[in-house]
Amino acid sequence: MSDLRDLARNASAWPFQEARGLLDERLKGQAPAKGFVLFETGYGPSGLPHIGTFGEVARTTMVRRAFELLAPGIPTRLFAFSDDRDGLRKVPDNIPNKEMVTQHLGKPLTAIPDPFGTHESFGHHNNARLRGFLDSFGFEYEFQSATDWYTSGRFDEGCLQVLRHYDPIMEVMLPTLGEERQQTYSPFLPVCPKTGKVLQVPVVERNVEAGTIVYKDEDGSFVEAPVTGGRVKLQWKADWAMRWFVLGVDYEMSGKDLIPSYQLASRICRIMGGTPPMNLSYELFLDEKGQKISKSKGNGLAVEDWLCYAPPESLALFMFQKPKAAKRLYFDVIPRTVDEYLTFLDKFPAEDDAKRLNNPVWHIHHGKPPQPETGLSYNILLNLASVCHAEDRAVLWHFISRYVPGATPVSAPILDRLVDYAVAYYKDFVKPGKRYRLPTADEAKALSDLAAELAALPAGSDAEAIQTVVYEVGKRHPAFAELKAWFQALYEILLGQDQGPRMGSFIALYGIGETVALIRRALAGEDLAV
RNA sequence: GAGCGCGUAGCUCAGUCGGUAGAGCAACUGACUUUUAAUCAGUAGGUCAUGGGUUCGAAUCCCAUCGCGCUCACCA
Repeated sequence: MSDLRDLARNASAWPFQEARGLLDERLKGQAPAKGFVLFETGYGPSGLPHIGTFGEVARTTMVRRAFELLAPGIPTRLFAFSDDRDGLRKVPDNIPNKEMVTQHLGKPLTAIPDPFGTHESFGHHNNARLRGFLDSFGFEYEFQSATDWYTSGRFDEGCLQVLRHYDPIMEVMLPTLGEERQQTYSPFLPVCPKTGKVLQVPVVERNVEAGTIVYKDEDGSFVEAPVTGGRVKLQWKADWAMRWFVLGVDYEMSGKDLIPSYQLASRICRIMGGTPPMNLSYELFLDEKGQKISKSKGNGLAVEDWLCYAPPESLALFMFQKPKAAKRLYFDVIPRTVDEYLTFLDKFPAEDDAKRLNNPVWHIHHGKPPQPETGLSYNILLNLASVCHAEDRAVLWHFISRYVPGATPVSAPILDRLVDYAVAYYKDFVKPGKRYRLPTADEAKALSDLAAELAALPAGSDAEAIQTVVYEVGKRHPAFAELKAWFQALYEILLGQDQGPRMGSFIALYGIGETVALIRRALAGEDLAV
């Protein structure tokens, strides 16, 4: 086992590089005084969970697992921290009861009634969504609420520390702000006792002994408030720094848009006497055209889109690959990523331990990937679903068992799941593109002939025998100068596409009786698309 | 302006601590006395953006240049 640990010291996969940096540079090889290593991921207030949320937790977990292999004696924890004390700045478009929420603008999310009517507050609602999302992937984490930390007094010491170091913190912050904002900036945002809103107002006096500040209220009056007990929250960069200080966060990732914020928060954290966490800034995702993905634009892919057509492991692989390179995230990458996942899975058993630690599936499955199965790729499955009318998983399985003898849903559970994804893909992308046409008079004659011949075949005829029948029927109808036109007609009329599978194989698996029925429907002028 | 990333085959990209350039798709050739391709065999295509440096050896490490893109300068 210690061998594996040695290998982990040399593994080049990025989670190991990160974990080594954390252990050697930040921790100097020792468990921190608090007794465990703390990983953190943060969530903004507007935030319904999205694909970046998944990426951040998945990647942080990969570093955490790598760390655990490197330093098995040091416990680790992962906090998922929700900024639910933040004031709501604007009403999201995607919620009900917007008028009601509008009346509460500026209040902490946890002080706004839940527009969905299901939870104690809007903040609680979003928190529940976040947790449900993370739980659906089986992530191991501990949820934390900013409101909770502030109002319970657990942030008191942090807020007092900011008060004690007010001037140097202001010196760091002010040069980064525009002239106008400099006039009103303070790291403290009081929560107004009258309106309940989070105020961005100037602080005119500070009393370190008493632990209070005096601020100029929106109505012009001066109000003295303690910085403790949740009466103030901190402006976000100071908030971030204070949280690192109080919790002792050791590792936190963030998008590259937060690089300047991270640097600023780090300086504040040091002023307070803390050590900022080790940070990895990952690249943002781009859409097909290389534009930044944003929820408001609606470009790019949502997690739900991905998970409709591919398993979460493939999404985890996407997150594992090159976190520091801007990656295009659009539909076409899904099948490719699934197949890369399958390839890595296939290679894993034959690899030695050193190679295994660099294999993405080690990181996706925490060192214990499932057994590889049939070697059948997802792209093949998708093609198969497209050509064989696969609205039913059973139809697809018929084809698969011919292609991979012995494969069953029980012996190949991964493939079995992929079958469902392929069927979903077929229904959503292939089927709508199908254009069935009615047969011409000549084609109708030939089809009628074919139906009769097929019906006359002995039950259990094999694909070759059926193929011969199809071929001969086509040959004896002079309407088809080339046989190619006959097959083309079959595809267009029966399958609604200009290409298709070898008809003999298709009919054998789809069923002779079913095919005859399909032909009869076409002859009757029914719409096969229904 | 500051920061970050990218530049490898026609297209999309791999390339795991430096050791003779790879995959998928596309293209081309041939095979299966049956269209088709989830078939098989084979072919072609790259001065690894450019110029230097380190090295016995560089797509890989360092520096510079060019090109493309993103992020941040108000808020979180």
